[in-house]
This record gives sequence, structure tokens and C-alpha cells, in this order.
Amino acid sequence: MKLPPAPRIRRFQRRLLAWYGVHRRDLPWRRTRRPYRVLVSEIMLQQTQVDRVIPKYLQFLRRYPTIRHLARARVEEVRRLWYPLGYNIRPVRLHAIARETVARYAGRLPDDEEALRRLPGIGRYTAGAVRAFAYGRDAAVLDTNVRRVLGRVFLGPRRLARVRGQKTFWDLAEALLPPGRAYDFNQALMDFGATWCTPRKPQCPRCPMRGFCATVATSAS
DNA sequence: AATCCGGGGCA
DNA sequence: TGCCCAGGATT
Repeated sequence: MKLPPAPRIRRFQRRLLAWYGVHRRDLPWRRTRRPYRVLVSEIMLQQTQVDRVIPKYLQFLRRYPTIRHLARARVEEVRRLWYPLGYNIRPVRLHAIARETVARYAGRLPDDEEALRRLPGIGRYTAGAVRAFAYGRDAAVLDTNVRRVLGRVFLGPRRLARVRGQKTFWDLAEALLPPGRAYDFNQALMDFGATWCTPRKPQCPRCPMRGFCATVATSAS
């Protein structure tokens, strides 16, 4: 697809980061960059809302403070502690990641995409999240929030309706990433989608992207 | 690229 | 009830 022109990209980056400075959420996993904690949060957040993850994240880390604690645990116990987050294959895979990381990587989670994605339960999103949030790398993330924001702002309803796969969105997410600021930019993008550019009743009237958003421009109101 | 996966919150 | 949620694995 045709990527947005450079000036628009810069304007989007600037306005998103400015918005983030004012409206960002204070979430437990933003208080650390330790790879293990980032990993636990990202696995829990797969298809699961932030508000349901927070208490379980804190409880899980109290029970398994390090990746070695988790690796030593019995999988059945980990599975019980997971309830009621759902997708109960996730704790099994997280436990397997802990054991494999201790066994093959001396307890240090890999920071390269290929090694991360060989681990069970880590796909493109989670690999990018670990690389950006734990290791400060310039890695893009694409989740349901980012997809909605980018689809609205840069594609608009007409083009959006014709998009099939995820490639368009990944290309956009990578093109927009400001080098050296992937942590804040990715967190900002997800916060923005979760609290401003929401599925229903988005905050268009006071949206910082209003001037160039491809969707607000076509909406009746 | 399409489908399936588990469970809870909310309009 | 139906939609939505910081996706990944399998086909």
C-alpha cells in the first residue's frame, strides 16, 4: 500500500506523544522494564482487557517473582492461579517459556525476533512488545487497538472495508514508529485506542488527529 | 487468509 | 443477546 507522506507521519507522532503525556494510564507493567514482568503482562493481555489483567498480574508476580520461580513451579499450579482469565493454554505456554528460557538461555529472555517467536505463545505482537518494552528496541506492535486507530486515521471506511490481511496494518505501524521512541509510541497508540479512539463513542470532538483523520472527515456528525 | 480458541464486561 | 477484548496456532 501507499504509505502516508512524511509530514503527516511526523504530525501524527507529535500529536500522539503529546496526548500521551497528558492522558496516559498508570499501569503496573509500565513501572518495570524487566523482561520477565513484561512477558507476563503481555501474555495475560492477549485478548483480555486491562482491567481484568491488573489484579491477576500483581498476584501472579507475588507468587512467581522471577522466571526461575515460575520455571520451578508445577504447571497445574500455574494453571489454577491463571483462573479466570480464560484461554487457559496461555499459562501452560508461559510456563514452558520459563523452563525453556532457563534451560537454553540461562534465564535471560531473548531479545531477537526469531528466537522470541520460536517460544510457544509468542507471535508477532508479543515479540514486538517484549523487544520494545523490555529491551527498548524499535519494534512495532499491532493489536486490536492499534489496528482500529490506524484504520480510522490513515485508511478511512472505504479503504478499510477492502483491506483483508494484516500486512497493511503492520506496514503502517512500522512506518509510523519514531526511531528511539518505540516504548512510549507503542504504549501511547494502545492507550489512545483504548480510551480515546474507542470502538463505540470515540472522542472525535476533542481528538488531536481530527484535522487529518480519514474517518472523522467522512462521518456525518 | 480463514478459523478456532474461553470467558467476562458492557450496551 | 451481540460485540469486544494489548493474539496465536493451525489448516
